[in-house]
Amino acid sequence: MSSATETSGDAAVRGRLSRQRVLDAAVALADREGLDSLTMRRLAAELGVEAMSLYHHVANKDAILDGLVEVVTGEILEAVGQADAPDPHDDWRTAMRTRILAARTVMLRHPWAPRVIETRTSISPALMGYYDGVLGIMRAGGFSWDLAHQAMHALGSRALGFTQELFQPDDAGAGEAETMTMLAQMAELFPNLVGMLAEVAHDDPEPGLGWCDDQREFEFGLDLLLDGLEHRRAAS
Amino acid sequence: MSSATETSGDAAVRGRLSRQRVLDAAVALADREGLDSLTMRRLAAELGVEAMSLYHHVANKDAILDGLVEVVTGEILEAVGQADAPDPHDDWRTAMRTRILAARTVMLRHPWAPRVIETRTSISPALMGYYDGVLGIMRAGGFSWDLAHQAMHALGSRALGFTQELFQPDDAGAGEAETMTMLAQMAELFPNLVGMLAEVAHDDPEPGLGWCDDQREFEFGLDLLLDGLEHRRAAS
DNA sequence: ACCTGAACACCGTTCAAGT
DNA sequence: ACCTGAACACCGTTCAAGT
Repeated sequence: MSSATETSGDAAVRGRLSRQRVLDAAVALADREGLDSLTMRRLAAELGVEAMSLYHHVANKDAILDGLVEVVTGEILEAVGQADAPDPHDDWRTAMRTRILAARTVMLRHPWAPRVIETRTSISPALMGYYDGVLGIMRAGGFSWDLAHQAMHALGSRALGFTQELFQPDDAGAGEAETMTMLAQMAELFPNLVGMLAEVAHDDPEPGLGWCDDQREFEFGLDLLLDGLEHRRAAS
Repeated sequence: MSSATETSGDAAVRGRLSRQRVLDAAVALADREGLDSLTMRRLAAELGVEAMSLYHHVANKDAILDGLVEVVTGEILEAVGQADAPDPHDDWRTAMRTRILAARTVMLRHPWAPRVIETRTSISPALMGYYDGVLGIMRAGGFSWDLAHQAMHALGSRALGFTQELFQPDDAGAGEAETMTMLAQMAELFPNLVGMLAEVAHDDPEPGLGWCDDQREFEFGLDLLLDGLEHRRAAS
């Protein structure tokens, strides 16, 4: 709805283009209008410039996506630094939990981040730094290299504070009554699903997080894994 | 490399188009040349037909992607049916493990499947059937609706037999010596990662599965979750 | 009814030209 | 050096026309 010329005015005043300005504008655009709106032409318009000008500061669109991950990782490292976690030598589990939930706050600010991260084929140095810290916590907690390695795989993207939910509710348009008759129709085909849905209704207090797991469910899965890892560590 | 006209010959002989033929060709094309090669024009050429002809049998490209999930889910249900699992009333954990590892064999045949599944916004009836079976196992095992619900979220895509690995090795081009000097350079920046990589070298016996977690790591994460769920079930 | 050719509105990107 | 306009090779999709 908002035309590109609205922002291009003051943006053009800010002077010459730079890689950083391109990336900042890309983050802002993705935050505001979603990842699909992030095209070279659209991003250029946002900066009050022609699409081809961008290529003087980034190699191509893929380099911009790499840059987005770089920005997000920077925010994660900052959030992790500010969170006060116990010394992992004393309590690796709480240290890890605190770190991951701090990273998650950044993910909630940038709903497009999981999708971008998952399409990257190589890991950025900044992200390597983050994962190095994750590993460091486990080592301080007494994990063998092998168990820590397995743990890294088991955590996967959860270590960054997100899990990609397979299917969002999608029933935003359906009314209460329609949902009920639909459930009745499905009851014989999918008795267990219908039974579960009837019992544990998703209240969805914050529809803005629809793409993402809810906090309670994220923490349940995280604690499940951390408990299991602590159990295996203690047994090793 | 292989031109479209190669296969269009015998394909055209097979007679009229149908939704099923379109989907079968789409699966074959994605298997053979990857998901990025699956375009309307390319798929049409594969069938010896013009791109616009496809629209008489499917609504649009999104409907084709929905159809791909449908085909894959059919194969999963077939694989699950053939696997001999114990009665979940006797041993829900083994029943679940058997089911999920059976689903995984289908995923390994169709490396593009995770990516397609994750981009779908609504769940297909066939997939609902699969997840209904997952829930059924937990109910038979004595799970409350709430715990089963949490377990579904915790398992996520792992219930379908895959976890999307964040970063594939990507060092296929680098030689042994180059890797070693690179590791030396990174050692002070990422001491833990380098330590781990030195200890647990990925042998990568089957590079074809590079996109995916290895079997050992998948099973480690799966067992971690199943153990944790059984623990919580017994405690509840 | 099914299939087609031309066209539209988008992409990312290259290239030669401007200052 | 930085930015631009035109163009290229792709997309998915619409539409009017063929049989």
